Order: sequence, then structure tokens, then C-alpha cells
Amino acid sequence: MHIDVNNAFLSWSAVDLLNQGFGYDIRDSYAVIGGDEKTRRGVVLAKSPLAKKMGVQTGETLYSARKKCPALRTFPPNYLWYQKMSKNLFQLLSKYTCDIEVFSIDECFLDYGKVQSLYGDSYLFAQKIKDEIENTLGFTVNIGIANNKLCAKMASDFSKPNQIHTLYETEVREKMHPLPIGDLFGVGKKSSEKLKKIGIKTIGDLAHTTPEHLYPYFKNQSIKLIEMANGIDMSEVISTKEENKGISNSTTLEKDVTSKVELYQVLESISNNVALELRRQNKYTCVICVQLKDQYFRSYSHQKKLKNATNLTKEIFETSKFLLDEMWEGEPIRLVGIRLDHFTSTSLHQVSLFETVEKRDQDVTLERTLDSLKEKYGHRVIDTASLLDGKKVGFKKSRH
DNA sequence: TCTGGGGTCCTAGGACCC
DNA sequence: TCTGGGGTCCTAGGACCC
Repeated sequence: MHIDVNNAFLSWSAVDLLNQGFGYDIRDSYAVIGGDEKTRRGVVLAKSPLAKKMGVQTGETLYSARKKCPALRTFPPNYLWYQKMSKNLFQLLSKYTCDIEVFSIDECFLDYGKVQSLYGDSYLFAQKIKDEIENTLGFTVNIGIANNKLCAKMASDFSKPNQIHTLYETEVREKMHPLPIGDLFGVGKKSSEKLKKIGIKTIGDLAHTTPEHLYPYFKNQSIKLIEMANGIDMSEVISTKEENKGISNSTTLEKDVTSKVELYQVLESISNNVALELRRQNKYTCVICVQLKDQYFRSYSHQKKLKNATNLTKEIFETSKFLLDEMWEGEPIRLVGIRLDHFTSTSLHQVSLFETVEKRDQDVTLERTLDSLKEKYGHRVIDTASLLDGKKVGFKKSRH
């Protein structure tokens, strides 16, 4: 089964607002959850069914959404609340089985095969948990039932909200093959354009084509694509949540920046964020990647593999300054980000010729002390003096 | 007041090695 | 009697997802 919250951010904000005595349910109005336009984050994060009916799409600018739907009201996101609702949902489901794979903040897969003998017919079970979620948590979900994850995921998307759909092997031809090619999970804008060009317009068209036909355009992905179109997927429901492969933090600046001093300040603040999260996970990183977006939305990045894994803000900051210097040519910058990759659980530090063991130990102790101060008194309690001028960036999430 | 942020996976080219 | 082949690692970028 694939369980998917309907219009998650909007539904969850609706629950939050109703709890606070807000006058009406925003799910039944022309409403979206949207970022702050003043800080250039003005995009649609979630939309109500009525807003959708007016053509409003997730990811588009609020400016454009209002043009389509003048009655639109926008509400700010409340990520802490969303995390709480997400946790509540997964806890409710965990009562029935531990075979749950959390796929995103508002989606999961549940391996019903292993507990079917306990709870009986899958459709009736889906109805039961769907109602329980609505009655106890106050929002609706869609549930897809199938013999594999791909088909369950496709099924939960069929018609919304508050629906249960099945997509067994015998139903793939009838329920999935007529859909436009872009509806297939994993086929985005670029791939569906390429496929349409070679005459493949529906999922059924893809299901009945040959690997040879696709190969010039999709190379080694060809067979996988055809399998997916035929509803074939052998992947397992993995409940033992794997560790993160990477940590990233990026921020869109309030104004395009051309000053190196300012970019350094932003980098330092972001280094703080990612390093703090890295240490929280007891990890060390081997790869640091700095990502920029210029005024024309051109994105580019440079990365560096470290000789020694690290979790020190100072070292991450130093490397990210090096990477910025390497790629930045003075163009106005809209977004700055850092991504950490390739983690290890030990640092195995090889002290360089110009650094003493004592000096590095001091750095480690210093950062550990800063962490515990922040843990105890909050993130704003202490920072490097160079950040006092600059505005605090990023860091919205708190996983504590 | 125009265009978010956090992820995963894949590819292709160059360096380097045997 | 011009210039292999296979492999790994590193880097940059792209596609796609929520």
C-alpha cells in the first residue's frame, strides 16, 4: 500500500488554523500555502482543490497563481507543525505493522502482505485506516493498493481526495496504460518530451515499445522504463530507514549579491547549519560542494573531496570559501548553498605539515562547546563576530 | 513583490593506474 | 610501419521526486 496525504501542507495548515479557532476550513476555499514574496520565496507549496480547479500549480509563482485565481488567499508554511503531523501519521500506522517505508514527509509504503493474515482483506483494511486517520488526525489520505511499490504509488494518484484505488497486474492495461506518459512515476518533463517526439504519448505506448527503439535516447535506462510502464517493480519495502546520504542547506538571498565579503558571511552561516546537523548525526563528511545560482537562474557547483573526513564548521567553511573563489567570477548571486556528501563515522585525521595536533584538538573542543551552548540555550545564543553584521540565513528546521 | 529547499540517482569526461 | 583496453576515482551537471 502507498499512503499519501491529500494536499499535505494545506491540509495540515487547515487543521492548525481550525485548532486556533480560524473561521473556516481553508481546504474548502481558494487557498494555497506559499513562501514569502518579500524574501523572494514566493512560490506555491500546496494548493486547495478549488485553487487547482482554477489552474494553480505547485511550484509556480504566487504572482502567476493570483492571476489565474484572483480570489486566492495565501497562508505561510509552518514546518514544525508539518513535522508533528507527519510523525502522528506514521505513529498511527505503526500500530498495525512495522513494515513501513517513509518516503517523504507525507507519504509512505506499507507492506501489507506480511500482516494480511492478521487483518484480513486489504481493501477493508485500507478503508479502516483511512477513516481512522481522518477521525483522529483531521486530514484525509489517498491509498493505493497493488502488488508492488510502483503500482501502489501510481494507484494512490488516480483520483483525489480521500480515495482508495487498486492497481493489480490484471488492471495495469485498463487503469494505467491509457494515462499520458508524464503521469508515470520517474518520467518528468524532459523525458516525456523526448518520448513524445518518438511517438510515445501514453504509458501503454511505452509498455509496448522495444528497448532498441528507446536506446539512442535513453541508453541504459531503456529497459527500466519499459518495465515500469508494464507495472514491473521488484523493489522491497524498506522499513529500516537508511541513513541520509547527504546534508544540504541553501538560501535564496533577499537581493542579488556581488560582494565577496557578504558571500563569505552567507557561506559561514550555512557552514554552521550543515556542520551542526552533521555532528548531530555523529558523522564526518568526505565531500563538500558549494552551489550557486546567478541572477539568470543559472545553477552551477564545485565540489572537493577531502583528504580527511571532517565535521568541523571551520574546515567546512574554509573549503567552501576555496570552492567559491574557484568558480565565482563576480556575477550577481541569487542563491548560495552547501551540500555534504560521502559520510564516514570516523575522521581518521592525518595532521598536515602546517597544523599541530594541539591546534586541531582546540578546534574540536571549541566547536563541541559551541554545540552544547546552542543545544542548551538555542541557536542564536552564540556566533562568530563576522556574522553579527550579516543577516542570519537559512536554518528553519529544527529536528529536536 | 517573478521563479523554494531538501533529497536521490545517473551520466559523461578526464586523470590515473596497470 | 602512429597512438589498446580495462578499471577506478573525481568532478560537473542534469533529471526527477516531494
